[in-house]
Amino acid sequence: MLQRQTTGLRPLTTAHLAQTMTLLSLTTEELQQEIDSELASNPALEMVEERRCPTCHRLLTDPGKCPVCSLPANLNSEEPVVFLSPREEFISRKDYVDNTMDDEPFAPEVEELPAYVLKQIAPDLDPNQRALAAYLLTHLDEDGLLTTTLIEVSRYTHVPISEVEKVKRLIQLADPVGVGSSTPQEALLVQLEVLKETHDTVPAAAERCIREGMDQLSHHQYPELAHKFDVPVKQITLAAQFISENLYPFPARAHWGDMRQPAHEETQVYHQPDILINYLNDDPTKPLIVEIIMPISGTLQVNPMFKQAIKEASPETKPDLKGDLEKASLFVKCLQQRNHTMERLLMRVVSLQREFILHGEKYLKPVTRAQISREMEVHESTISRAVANKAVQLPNRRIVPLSEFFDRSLNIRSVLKEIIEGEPKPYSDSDLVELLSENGFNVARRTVAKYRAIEGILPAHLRKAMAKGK
DNA sequence: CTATGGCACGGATT
DNA sequence: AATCCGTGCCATAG
Repeated sequence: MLQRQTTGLRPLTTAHLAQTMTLLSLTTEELQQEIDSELASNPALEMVEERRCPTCHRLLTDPGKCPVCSLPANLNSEEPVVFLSPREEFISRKDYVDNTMDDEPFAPEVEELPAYVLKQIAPDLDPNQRALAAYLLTHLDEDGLLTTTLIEVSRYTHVPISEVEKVKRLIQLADPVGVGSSTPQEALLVQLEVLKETHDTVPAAAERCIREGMDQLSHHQYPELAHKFDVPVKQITLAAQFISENLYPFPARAHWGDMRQPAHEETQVYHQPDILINYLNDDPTKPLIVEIIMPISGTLQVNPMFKQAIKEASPETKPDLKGDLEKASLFVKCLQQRNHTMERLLMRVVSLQREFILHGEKYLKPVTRAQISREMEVHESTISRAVANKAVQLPNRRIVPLSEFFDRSLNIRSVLKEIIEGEPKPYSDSDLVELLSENGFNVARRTVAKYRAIEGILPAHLRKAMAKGK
């Protein structure tokens, strides 16, 4: 008995820390799930009715005053206003995906992709193959790409690889074409193949570009490709245009503009922002309003009735109920702590990076998480967790990861881009070192090259070729 | 000979 | 403790 009590209490303190840390690193959406499940499983937890600001109708987390309306009317402070903004209409990512699914040409109903594909190819399969196909189709990611390797599939299902390949091939040819490929590259090739049969306008260089020059292709490094294959740049750009207009590296996605980002898989594309930054009333002369989105619309608290109920509970159920109570108050506490940390963090970061938020990447100050942690007197890892996996919507509607606020070189890269964009003649890397130092940035020649690579900017001699080509 | 990319090392950051 | 980033040195291409 005594044993049980101590083991029941001890972990609580460590649990507190652990839980706070996990909550901190969660995105709004994940937090919503966490709260939902906690709310459902723990009777001691309750959500009090929503409160709205009487004037602006904004949902409030605190019973107190509305953080926006209570501002002095003629506020002109440089300091941002940071507050939690509860969102009942917060769209979870799932909903978001479902919505886009409706627009997809290949989903007549709410049918799942695997089922949809299987239906198409089922007639051509014998029962064994069908099982194999089903297995393969359950290992697709949301982009329609295969998440396992053929070898693994073969090992797991005890089917020879050649057979697996056959079935995979059938899947790839089904609609959406290319689904079930292992890489975007493979998907593109299959699509190209199919298109060739019907269209005769497929650029000759397209296949080679995908097969041998995928890397350069995704970086827009056309002159390099032209050089590699020893063909005119024109041909390459034509092929690239064709590819970006007609092919989809991620078969399950509705569309894909141009070949900019997908160089590395899982590029964080459209994120639900976890934090919104805007001008008050969209007026650029007003201070910045920072909303940290909370996925719920009321205030979470321990149910007072539950405390009462415990006193009257029978001795057998009492310990259980008490446990629930502990858990509930712990959860509320952790949540508050998370929110508090986020508020302080955002307050500090936004006022530090005001120029960046207002005027763009050029003005980003290189700040490290460590610095902020010292100022806030919390552990570095706390900041790391708070920053991780969060997305911010800036006043110009761009959604960027919160970690971008801590990018040490973004400002230099931005200036670099600017210089190159307006350059009369292609500057060499060492020229660029000069020009950058005039702007107050001292970096090594080698580093300029690295930045160029990051930004996908071609080396000088190739930029020259590009200019001529146009 | 000049301009770049690759590799690898050390120090900072997470 | 693991990872990222800036840099120097060297090989290679033009």
